[in-house]
Amino acid sequence: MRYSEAFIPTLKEDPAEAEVISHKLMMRAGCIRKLTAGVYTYLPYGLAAIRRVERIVREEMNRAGAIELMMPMVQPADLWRESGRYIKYGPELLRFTDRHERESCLGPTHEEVITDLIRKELHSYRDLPVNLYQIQTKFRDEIRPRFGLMRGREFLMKDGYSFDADDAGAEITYWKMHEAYKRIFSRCGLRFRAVQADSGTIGGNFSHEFMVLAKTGEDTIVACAACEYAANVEKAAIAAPTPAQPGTALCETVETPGKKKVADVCAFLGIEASELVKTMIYLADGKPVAVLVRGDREVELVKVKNMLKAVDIVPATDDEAFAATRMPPGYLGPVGLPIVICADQEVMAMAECVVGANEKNSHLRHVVPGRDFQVDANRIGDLRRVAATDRCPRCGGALEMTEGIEVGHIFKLGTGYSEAMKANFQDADGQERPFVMGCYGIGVSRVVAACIEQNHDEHGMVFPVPLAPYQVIILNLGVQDEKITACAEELYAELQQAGIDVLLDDRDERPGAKFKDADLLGVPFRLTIGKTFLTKGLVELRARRSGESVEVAPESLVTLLCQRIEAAMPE
RNA sequence: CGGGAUGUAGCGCAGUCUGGUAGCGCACCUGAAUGGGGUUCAGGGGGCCGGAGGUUCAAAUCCUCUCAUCCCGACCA
Repeated sequence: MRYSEAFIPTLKEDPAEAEVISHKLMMRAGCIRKLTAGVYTYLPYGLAAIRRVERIVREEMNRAGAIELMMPMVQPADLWRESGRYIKYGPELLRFTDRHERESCLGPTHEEVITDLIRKELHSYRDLPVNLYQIQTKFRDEIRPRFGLMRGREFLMKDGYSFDADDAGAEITYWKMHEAYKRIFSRCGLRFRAVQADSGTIGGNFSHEFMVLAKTGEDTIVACAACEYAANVEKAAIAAPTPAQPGTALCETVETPGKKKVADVCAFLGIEASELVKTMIYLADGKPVAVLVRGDREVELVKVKNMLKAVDIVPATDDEAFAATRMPPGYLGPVGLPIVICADQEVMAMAECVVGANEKNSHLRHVVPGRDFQVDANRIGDLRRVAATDRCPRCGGALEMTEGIEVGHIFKLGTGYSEAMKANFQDADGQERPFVMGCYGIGVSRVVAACIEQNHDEHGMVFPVPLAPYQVIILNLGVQDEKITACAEELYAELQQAGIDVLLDDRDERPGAKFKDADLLGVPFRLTIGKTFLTKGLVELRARRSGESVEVAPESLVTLLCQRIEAAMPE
C-alpha cells in the first residue's frame, strides 16, 4: 500500500474521550472512530489488524476440526423464551419489535440459534460430534461501555458451539478447544494465561478464560507460583479452613456507640478485623439475604450468586436492608436475624467472633458460630474473595495476583440448552438424548485492543509481527530525488513480490512527520531511504520494538527481512 | 441505575465566575523557502459556542429543561 493512497488519519494529540492507552493509540493511529457510545467504525488500519486475528482464529479452529458458518444477528424473541433467557439475559439484550409487531432481539451470543439449527438438522449419534463457529458482529447493550474496543456494545466475536453425544465426548471437544485457544493466542504473539473461570450467565459447569496479561485489565486473576493453577478471582477456590475449638465464653452485649465500620469497631474493642464477622445484605433476585464473612475479608458476589443459584444479585441499599431486616444498618449481626443467612466457611470455623447486635450502638462478643446462631449446611461455603495471602488450593504454593484482559472464554455447557429447547438425537440404543454442548468465544476486536495494551511505548503502538497490518514500512525521505525514489519503489515491488505486506510512505512530508507516523503505527520493521543511500548506497533497517538499526545494501534486504519476519513469528 | 465532570472550528483547548456580539495551538487552503525526528515565514478559509425554552436593550456567559460524551461506583452495612 502506498501511504499517499491509504486512508490512515493519524492524530497528533490524544482525543479527550480516550482514557486507556489502547483506546488513545487506536484513535491516534487511525484504527477506529467512534460513532456512538461503545460503537466504532473500524478504519482500514484497524480492520487490517482485526483481519490478522481472524485469519489465525480461522486456521486454528479449522485445524481443530471446527467448521465455519454464519448465523443471523436478528433473532426472534420466541427462541430466547424457549431457552428461558429472554428474561434471564436482562437489559443487555437489545430488544425491538418489527413492523409486524414481532418481538426480536439483536444477538449477543448464539446458543439459541445454533441449538435450533442443530435440533432441526441432526438426529443421529452418527452425525456427532459437530463443532461449528462463526466470526460475526455481536451487540450487547452494556451498562457502561468503556475503553474503546475493550468493552464496546458492538464488537467482533468468534463464537463456536459443539455438540457431542455424551459427556466424555464433550470433554474431549472441550480440551481440543482449550488447545486451539492456546495456539491462537500464542500465534498472535500475546502473553496470556488460561485460567479457571466462573461460567456466568451462559451457565454450565466447566470453564476457562484466556487472559491477556496487561495492567489495564478489568479482571484480576490469581496464579500459583509453584504449579499450573490459575483462576479468575471470581472463581478462585479457597481451601476449607481447619475448624477451631469452639469458644466456651458466653455471648454478651457490648456498647459500641457510633461504631459502624469494621475498622472503628475493631479499634474501639481492641480486636483485629479477623476476629469480627460482618453481615452484608444483598438482594438475590429481589429477595434479601445476609452474607457473613470475616471482617478482614471481601464477599465474592459471584460465589454467593452461584451458591444461591440466583440470576442477579446486588448489594442492598440501607433502606432496602432496613426494610428486609427491621434492624439498624451498621449493627447487623446473624444472631436473631429474620432473613436467609449464608456464611463463608471460614466464619463457621472461628472459635468465636464479634458481630453486630441488631440493636443500635451495640455489638455482641464471644459469639460462637453454630452455637449462638445457625446457618443451613447448604448455605455454608466458600464465599469470600481470594487474597494475596491465601495459598494455592491445589498445591499449597504461594499465589500471585495479576490484572488480565479476557480475550477468550470456553464453557462446557452440558445439556442445559438442549433440554430447554428439546434438542435431541437418537443414540445407538435407540434412546432420545439431549446433545451435550460446549461453547467457545473469542473477542476478536478486543484481542487487538489487548494486544496494544500489552505492546506499546511512549511513541506509539508496537505491533507483534503476526498481528501487524504491515510488517514493513518504507520511508522515502527524498520524494523529490530520483535515485532515492527509484530505490524505494524497487524495494516496495520486491518486498510485495516476496509476499510481505508493506507500506510505502511516498507522501511529500518532512522526515520528522514520517518517523513519527511510522512509530505511531507500530510497524515492526522500518526501512529508511535517504541521505545514507546517496552517500553510501545503504538503507537503514530498524526494528520498532528494540530500536536496533543496521545499514544494509538494498539487494540483500528482501532475504534479510524475510528471515527477520520469519524469526518473529511465534510457533 | 447512583455520583462526578465535560460539551466552543476537524483535533486539543481558553473565554463562562464578573452578560457587550468568539479566540489560541495543531490540522486545512495559497505562495515561497526547507528536506534524517511532527520545519519556517507570509497570506487565507472555516464556528446556530450540543439542543430547546426563559431572563435581558444585549446571552457562549445567568436560569430551567433536555440530549450527548467521559470517569467513578454499583462488595466493607
